[in-house]
Amino acid sequence: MELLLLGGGGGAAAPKPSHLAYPFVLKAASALSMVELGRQVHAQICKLGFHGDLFVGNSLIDMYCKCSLMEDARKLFDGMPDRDQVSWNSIISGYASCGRTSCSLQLFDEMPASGNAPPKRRHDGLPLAACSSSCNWPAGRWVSSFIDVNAVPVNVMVTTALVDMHCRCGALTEARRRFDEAPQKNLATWNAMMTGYVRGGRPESAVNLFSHMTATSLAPNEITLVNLLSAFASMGALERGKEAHVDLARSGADVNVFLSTALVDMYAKCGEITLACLVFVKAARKDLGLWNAMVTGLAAHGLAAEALTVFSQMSSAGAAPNEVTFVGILSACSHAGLVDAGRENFRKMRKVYGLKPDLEHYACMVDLLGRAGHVEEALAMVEDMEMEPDFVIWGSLLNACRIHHEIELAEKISKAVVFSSSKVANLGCSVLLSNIFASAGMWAEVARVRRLMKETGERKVSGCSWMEAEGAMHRFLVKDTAHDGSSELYVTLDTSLVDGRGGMEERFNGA
DNA sequence: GTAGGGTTAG
Repeated sequence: MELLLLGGGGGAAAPKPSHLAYPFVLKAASALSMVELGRQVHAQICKLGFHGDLFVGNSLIDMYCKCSLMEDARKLFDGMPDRDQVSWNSIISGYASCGRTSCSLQLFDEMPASGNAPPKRRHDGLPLAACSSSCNWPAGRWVSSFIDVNAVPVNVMVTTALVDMHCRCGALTEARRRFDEAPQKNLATWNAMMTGYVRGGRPESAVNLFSHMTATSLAPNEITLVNLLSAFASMGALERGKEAHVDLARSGADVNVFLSTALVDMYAKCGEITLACLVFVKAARKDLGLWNAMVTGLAAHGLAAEALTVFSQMSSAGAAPNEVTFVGILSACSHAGLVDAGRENFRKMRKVYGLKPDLEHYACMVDLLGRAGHVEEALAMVEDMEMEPDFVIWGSLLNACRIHHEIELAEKISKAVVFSSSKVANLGCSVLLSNIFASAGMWAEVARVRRLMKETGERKVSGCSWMEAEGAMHRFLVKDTAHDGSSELYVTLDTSLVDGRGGMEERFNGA
């Protein structure tokens, strides 16, 4: 029917469409994911003899790529009489966006330096996007050094893609070097670097980078502010978060659903669940992410009944839950000891919503059942799991054994699982495990865990906190304060803060 | 007339 508009199926009076119309039509078809329409348009293009037109050909490639039909896209690309930069970029980014990094890179490498395509000048970081999305560090490094070795001139987009790729692959220092050395930066570049710091667990660097950004003439956008709020959330920086909220409200800017979510999350993580609820209620639009932020926020505050209420409101509003929602719901039930509600929601998760429970869901259930004394049921659930249980799950089970004095079962589990040679490498929560053994009086097991920890060099990850001083955020690692010198330690801490030297402080001047 | 970088929830 749609083709009638293009005169494809009309009577004799229907005008023949111009080739200029096709790029628009194909763009619309791919935006609406109307694959069949796209194919019909393709057939019509061939019939009318427009398939040799470079713009039409490029649009067809793009359409097939966006519909994830890479085989069709490639066939077309290979059969093209002429290709230009757009043809190459379209197919390379097509492979990139569906995660086929090696195809993307191979084509990038085959891209002719001369001939019927323009020279390798403006390939615009498309393969970098591929490396980013797949966190493919070796490939990313290869493209990165290709750019250096061949002295490829980088525009802002390539710079941003480079920064983003390095961040996603965990190479924050290299990302920052690229960022600092960039000839041109725009808002997206700053946002990419900030996102990298937030996701890489360096919120203080993100905040400091933001300060630098505001010192330039560049104005932040929603993405910048979402990152900023997310940084405050992970630092528990309530006052800074509130200030950002006030600034946002004063600016009169539109608070989109991403910002609402970031605000709800920030308030919840900073302990202000009431303010989180307020933002949630006032949000103009609620999407899955926002519902989830509210449910998980309530769950983390131990407000199980409220979390379940929001969950039912969510269903009434016609929003379908996902796995994240159920992590919130089940952990809420687990914290509150709501055994029946937990069982029922775990059942609904699979039967009603067709969602596959993951390790985290099982962990909630095992903890809930185990604590409530249903140790056998918890064990049966673990044995029924499709995936390998991790140590959080075994730990919950052992903890349940400890509470309910199922020492024999605990010994059985620890012999069969914890100390079986294949699992030793996976020891992830040895401290928890040794505490459980200790409180059950299983001293031989305690000694074994301690020995294993020594052998593998495993140590608990240090906690840390943040302080604002001299206009920058500083991170402090938690150290043992139980010994005699702890008061001195804190004096050292204060002076090191003032003169900016040594000690326990990790300083990130200028992010 | 076609391609192309940066945001939320566990």
